[in-house]
Amino acid sequence: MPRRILVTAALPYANGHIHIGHLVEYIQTDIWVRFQKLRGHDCRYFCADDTHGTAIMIRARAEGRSEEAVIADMQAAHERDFADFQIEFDNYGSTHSAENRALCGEIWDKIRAAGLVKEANVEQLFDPEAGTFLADRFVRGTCPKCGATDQPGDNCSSCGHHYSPVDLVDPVSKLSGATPVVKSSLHLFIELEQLHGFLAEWTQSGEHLQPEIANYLQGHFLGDPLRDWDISRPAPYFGFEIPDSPGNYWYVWFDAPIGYMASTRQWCDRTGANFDDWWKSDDCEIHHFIGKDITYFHTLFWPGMLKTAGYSLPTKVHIHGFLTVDGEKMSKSKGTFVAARTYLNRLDPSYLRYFYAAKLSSRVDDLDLSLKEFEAKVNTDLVGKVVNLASRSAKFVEKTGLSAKYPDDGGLFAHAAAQGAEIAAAYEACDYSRAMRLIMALADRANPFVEENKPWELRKDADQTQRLQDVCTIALNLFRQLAIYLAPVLPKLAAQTGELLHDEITSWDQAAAPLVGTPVAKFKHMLKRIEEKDLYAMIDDSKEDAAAATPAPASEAPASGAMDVTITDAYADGGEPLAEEPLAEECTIDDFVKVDLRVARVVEASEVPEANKLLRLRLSLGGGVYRQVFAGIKKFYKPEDLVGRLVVCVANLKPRQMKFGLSEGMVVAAGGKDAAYLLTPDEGAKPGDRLH
RNA sequence: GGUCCGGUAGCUCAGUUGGUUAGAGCAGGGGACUCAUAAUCCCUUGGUCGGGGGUUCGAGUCCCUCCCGGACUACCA
Repeated sequence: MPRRILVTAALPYANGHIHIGHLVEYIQTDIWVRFQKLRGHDCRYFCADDTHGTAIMIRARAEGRSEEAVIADMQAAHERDFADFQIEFDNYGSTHSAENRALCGEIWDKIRAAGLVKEANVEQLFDPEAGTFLADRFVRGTCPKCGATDQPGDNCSSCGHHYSPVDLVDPVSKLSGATPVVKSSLHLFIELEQLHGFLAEWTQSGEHLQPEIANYLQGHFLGDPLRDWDISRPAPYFGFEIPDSPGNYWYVWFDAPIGYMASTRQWCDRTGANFDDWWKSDDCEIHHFIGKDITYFHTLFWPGMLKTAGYSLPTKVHIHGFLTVDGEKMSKSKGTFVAARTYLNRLDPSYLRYFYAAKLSSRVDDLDLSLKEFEAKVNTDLVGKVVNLASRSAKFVEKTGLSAKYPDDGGLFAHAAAQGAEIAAAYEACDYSRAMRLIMALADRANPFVEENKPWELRKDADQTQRLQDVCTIALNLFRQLAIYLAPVLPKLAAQTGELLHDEITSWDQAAAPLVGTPVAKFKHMLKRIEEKDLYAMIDDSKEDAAAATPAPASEAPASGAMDVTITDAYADGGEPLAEEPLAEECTIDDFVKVDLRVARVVEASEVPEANKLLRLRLSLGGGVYRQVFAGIKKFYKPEDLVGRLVVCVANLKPRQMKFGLSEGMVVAAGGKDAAYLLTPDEGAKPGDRLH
């Protein structure tokens, strides 16, 4: 009996292009949807652009056009990228739509009626020049605890202290460079704690979430009272104004998941389907695919909203990990931050679809795209094993077509048909890597068959024409089974196979019965091998993308010091670091000389075993003057590599008692959270030399 | 520090409720074939299953403990 299944992938934010990290999710979801459709279920895939929030507003201002124009362009780009990766939505909407506004209003009313909303004044930093409240990341200032300068609004990167942005000393707005003022405004909160019992039960039932996620929620949230959820933002804000609270807007995370429903509504209006059959029916399954970063929005707030508003709860929330490339986080400078479009300019989307399928399981683990493995796996599995079956046998039966009756193949076809159930179960469970293994095992049985039956010899013997046709009929049927099983992953290969054998692949069940008597088209290349040079070209392109994208509008993140946006030097270094961390406030030379920077030699270095980030260094300033310094560079440097080298240290920093001992200074390093580069003076500098 | 997930052949991983001499693919070595996108096929070298204890007639599989890697989260700076 066909199931009714509603599937969503997380809504991509309208502030950036799709990249290969996003694609893990959209491909994972697309495979699952295609699988369900192939199985004959009434499965629909809905998505939309997530368009609201401060970031879009700021971007629009910077570009001097309306938010609507910004999000329209980005949505068009997103849809092109998805289409070219063969990711097929039944509807692709936008959170900035009439349908979404209406649904938000309706759900909001229910939440109000349920008595979950409370109001409170919140003190927030306000940028008087830009005329807007500042989210944490748009403020910089001095840490109230340790005095580190140029720290973000929520916590100190130097001492890790958490604070409210209003506690920052000498705060500066990243938007205008102005000094923000503390301003109180009314905010609306949802008292999630009222739903505690329900959420505890729903998350811990074992049916809706992966076990590690259920544990995580239990451990981190459900053990304590749930905090009120601040779901409003005062004007100006790009979003929907809250009807019964003029001047206030729903926070983007309120209207974003409702976007799933709004996209469904659009599809219903277009096709005549009944919305309530999808969102208010026990006969409909609802599956959300998301990344682990947005777990709690989808496993606490969202079920809470649905429950309160009287809609169906998610059947399952499938959570996946992040993408790494060659074992590391994607990096713009290393060229591994690959935009979907950049990939498409060099490589076939089938490669990535297959590779992701081969690596994905139902777990939350991160997925590594090793470029070498990528090339090897695709070439060996898809080209060498699967496509090869067709390309080595099709041309022998171009003239005759397939045999009228399926010949004896020693049970090969029947075995592969019987495997269908297990492969299907693996797809159903999102255990694609298992499905791919099972399918490749079948391919490994099919090629030896061709080898043993030598069609290339049969063809030379006029008496063997029937045998030749039979052998190729078997080989092509075995190939077709693989194409059917792979169809959710490789829709294009399935289509090509349909054309080759004049029988379109539309159903999983086609793998159970051999195809006979059809004509065979002239064989056309189905899939090119990956060439190493294309991979490298893609990486190089990505480096160029990164370099080209950043310097352009400095207005996107205006630094307090004006930047010349025209690059006039030959090196054309990108502007990311500056954008990431804008220039600090002007200081005088008197301020500067207060900081006594000295060349120092690392004479001892050891790890602090109990600390994640710290190395203990003993620095020599020469002449028997030493400093013990704890440096947060454990992740980037090995102690033995540091001993003997010269570094720059802040020699007059007030010593600070740390858990592990007294820290008597700082070692100067460039870079941010994910990297650290120690500074080394040029040849000739001696320990103790002061930097002027 | 807490929670979770891993640690099985050079690499990527399978190993079902504990049951006979621990597997696959890739890579490596040898051979064959030539239909096929230097693809394919056959043979083959690799492992005290992270270490140590324990339960058991029997443990990669269960328990304890330690070590290592990763993710999340926190603390300290």
